[in-house]
Amino acid sequence: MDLRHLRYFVAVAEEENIGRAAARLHISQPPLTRQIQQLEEELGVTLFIRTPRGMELTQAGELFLEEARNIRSLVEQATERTQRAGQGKLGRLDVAIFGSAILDAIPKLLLAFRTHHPDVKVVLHTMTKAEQIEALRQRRISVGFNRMLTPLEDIGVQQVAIEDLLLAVRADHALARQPSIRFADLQDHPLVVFPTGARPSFIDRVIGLCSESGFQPQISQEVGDAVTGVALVAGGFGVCLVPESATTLQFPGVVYLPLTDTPPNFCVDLSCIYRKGDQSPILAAFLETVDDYRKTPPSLRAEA
Amino acid sequence: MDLRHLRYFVAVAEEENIGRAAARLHISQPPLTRQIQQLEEELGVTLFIRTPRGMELTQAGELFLEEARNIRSLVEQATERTQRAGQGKLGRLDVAIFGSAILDAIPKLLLAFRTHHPDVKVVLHTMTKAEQIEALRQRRISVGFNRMLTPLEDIGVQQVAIEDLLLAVRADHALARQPSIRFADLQDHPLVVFPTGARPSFIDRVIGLCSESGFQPQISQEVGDAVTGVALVAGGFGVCLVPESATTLQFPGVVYLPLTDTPPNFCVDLSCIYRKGDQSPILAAFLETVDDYRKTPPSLRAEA
DNA sequence: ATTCGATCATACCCAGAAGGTATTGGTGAG
DNA sequence: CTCACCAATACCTTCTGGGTATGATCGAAT
Repeated sequence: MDLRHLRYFVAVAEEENIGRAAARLHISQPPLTRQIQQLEEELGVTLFIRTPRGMELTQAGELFLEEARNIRSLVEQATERTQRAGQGKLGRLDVAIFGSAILDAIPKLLLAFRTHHPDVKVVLHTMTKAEQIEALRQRRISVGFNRMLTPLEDIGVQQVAIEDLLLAVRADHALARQPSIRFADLQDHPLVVFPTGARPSFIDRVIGLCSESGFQPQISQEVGDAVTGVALVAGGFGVCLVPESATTLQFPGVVYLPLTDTPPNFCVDLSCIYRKGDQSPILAAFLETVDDYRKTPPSLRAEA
Repeated sequence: MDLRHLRYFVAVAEEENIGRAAARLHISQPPLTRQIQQLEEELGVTLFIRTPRGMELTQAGELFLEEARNIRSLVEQATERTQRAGQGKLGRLDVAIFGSAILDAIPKLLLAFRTHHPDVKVVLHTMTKAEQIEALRQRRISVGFNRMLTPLEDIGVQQVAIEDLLLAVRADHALARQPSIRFADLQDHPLVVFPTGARPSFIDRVIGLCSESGFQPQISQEVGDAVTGVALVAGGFGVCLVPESATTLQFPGVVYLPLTDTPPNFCVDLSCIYRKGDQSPILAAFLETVDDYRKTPPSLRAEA
């Protein structure tokens, strides 16, 4: 048996007439007769009573008609769903994120992706950079977000955004009263730094820049992420360099100030990584969304 | 697309290797490759990632695998169910009965049929003889039970049973005290007769036999069916001729007595009618059950 | 009663597609 | 660097689905 047999059978059952059914199917009558005979023979069941006025379903035929319609609609559904899956519009995307990336870009990105791909289930996993690469290779995730990523043999990188570094200070702090803050001012005040793990990180590069400028920053505390860092700033532990996106953290008494004479590379990138050669259309669609996001001026980015 | 494509696809997906799948399908590898390519092309979706180690499902492929298995099992189910329907083991049988036939034969017959065809839903309709024939022609029923049926052009008859006529009398009635009852005794006692409608009926023949014997029975009351007739006997309205099967009606004070010298044809038949040329396997199975029943000695018939 | 029209079935032919054999191309392991 | 393995390609054969022409049967209308 064959889907063709079902199509033909349904047509004959509906028309109750082989000739009309054949016309509807755009074939001639004799082959249709033969196909119906074949179907009956294969099933070993008489599906139609032949009358001089046409074809009439037997009880078994009526049952089979229901089943055939059922099967045909299921086949149609299956092709549609599979095609949507093939276009990246249906399925699942496992995404790894790290602590502070969830502050700004990720929610907006996911929102943008969701609006165009509502039937893709996005599953978030919190992982460090090393864990992300491991998980990518094991296919547990399809894409990961992190900073300071370099392409590998099997891992591709796509930039999401570049953020300036701002200085989080208490509003009553000495630096907050200055008209402008210079890079060199960092050497005079205790610094809260993060992250502790997951080196190399942006903070290592900042410390390197300090060394090049001839001073060692005073590190008052090392913490795990931006949220904790800003919390310590609020508690008077000193000042803290944070990416722009951390400004969504509104701690009472904490303000975010730009530095006026920052050296080159005094900024952090946010990128995502994926398996090179991953053909998944969902990944492709996601990376396209990322690319659109990157090219959109921050002012136009949708609010999450 | 074709059920063959689904079968092949599932095999390749399960083996993750075209060669092994081809072996399992008893075809050679190249045609299988081509069929998979065709399927992918028709869907417009990449279902497999070709690796040097074999074939690996894409996400869309995994979805399609589920759907394909689903469809295949549905097809299998459909053929099985249709085949059972074609053997008269699944479906529906509309049966017409009349008042007193339900007393004995019908329940036993239906029980016997049910045990061999548990998935055939039997629907009972109460109809007169004329209504049954009408309903048969309109295909609202497939079989009808009645008495004194004669074959018609388009209606076949199958005998179910022949029953003797007994005389229902009160135990304190004069006739009940006689050692034996003769046919001629009927002329001396008021008779309750049934049915009123649906002539010709067995009672007309009985009255005819009386005439031939040279007397007119005294009809005290005409009622619709045997149940009412026996009830009136219990109420002292006279005696009533009933088919054997009415003895299942145990009215207080009523006994059923045989007549010792009944003329030929002093009995009633129970038959069923059906459309000549009805090919329904369910009907065929039912008529076979009826035939078995007819050939079974009454003592061996299952109790309903 | 007979003819005509409609319907399904049969006979026969052709083309296209499914399957087979032989071979190539590419990749990873020894 | 070679071999083993896998999928893909090329080409041929066979089978079957579809087309045309025709037959068989039944009902309706003349």
